Amino acid sequence: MEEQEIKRRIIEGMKEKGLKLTRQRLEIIDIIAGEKSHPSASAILAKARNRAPMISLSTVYYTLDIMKKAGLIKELEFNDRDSRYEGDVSDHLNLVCTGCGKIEDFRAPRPVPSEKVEKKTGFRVDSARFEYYGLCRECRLGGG
Amino acid sequence: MEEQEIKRRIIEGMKEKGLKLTRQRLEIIDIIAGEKSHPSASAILAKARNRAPMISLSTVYYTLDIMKKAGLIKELEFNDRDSRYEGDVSDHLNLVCTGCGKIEDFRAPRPVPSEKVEKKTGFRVDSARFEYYGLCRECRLGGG
DNA sequence: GCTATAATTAGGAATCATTCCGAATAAAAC
DNA sequence: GTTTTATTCGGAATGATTCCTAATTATAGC
Ligand SMILES: [Mn+2]
Ligand SMILES: [Mn+2]
Ligand SMILES: [Zn+2]
Ligand SMILES: [Zn+2]
Repeated sequence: MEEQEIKRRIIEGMKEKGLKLTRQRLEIIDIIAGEKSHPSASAILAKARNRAPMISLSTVYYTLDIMKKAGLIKELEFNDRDSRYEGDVSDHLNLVCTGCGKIEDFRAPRPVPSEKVEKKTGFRVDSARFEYYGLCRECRLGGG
Repeated sequence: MEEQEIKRRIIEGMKEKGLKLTRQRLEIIDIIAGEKSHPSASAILAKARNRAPMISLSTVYYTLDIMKKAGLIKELEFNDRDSRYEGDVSDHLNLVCTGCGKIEDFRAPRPVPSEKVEKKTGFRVDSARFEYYGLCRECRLGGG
């Protein structure tokens, strides 16, 4: 998924749900769509404050929350760090480096079709999360 | 993975790492191995207090932490609830019900072999997490 | 463009799972 | 049994996230 596509999709989704497109929200959408780094709420706040002079952490959290509930972005939570957010809601593998915290994307299909799961268990799938944990190239070579 | 096998594996692992097997730890291991519910720290505390009269939440967290670091159990974190723990460290899909919080297991392989990921990206995988979110049979029929 | 109104924002307080601390205890080795 | 050192406990501290309320502003309708 590419930057402009993500941005358009989120904005369209907001309009469809009747959510207002404020200065702050457009800023956040821009950052989420442009960043490949899977930024945290406070990273988004910091980036946003470089451009728009003022925006609060509450607003960042509130905005991420409604976008998440609308299915327009994904949140990834971790035990030892704060949550990270991404605009690519398609199924893919996130490679999470336990050394430096970097998150890379890796294209991959679901391990089992949702239909098969539902048929066997009655569980109806509506979203998925796939992660591999380990060390990225830099951390491995650098000596993390 | 079956209860007795999980229990033995954790106890052996503790011994190998030179970790003491205390009354409290054996209790926690018993609960983790016996429960299919993927219990939280406080659920484990509650269960443990039904049997051993005394054990503290600090101890439960401390014990879960060392077992996790030793690779003997897995922790699953969520945004809206506390972490859940499981003794089955083999790769499998966790079906997380967003209605009632129940977590079921579903046997499935990794979507991509670790070697392929490493070859393409330099990222060395050492553990994985796969989840499908949705509604379990009961929540779907009941009206969640 | 102007107005009305309901959603959004800011920022400070509150929450709550988890971690930290220091003294008391107990498992394991000898 | 004694010694050593990890473990336990309960309470305090932490910190990401949520909650609260008054002020602001995007949008719709005129
Ligand atoms: Mn990603
Ligand atoms: Mn499981
Ligand atoms: Zn790294
Ligand atoms: Zn359910």
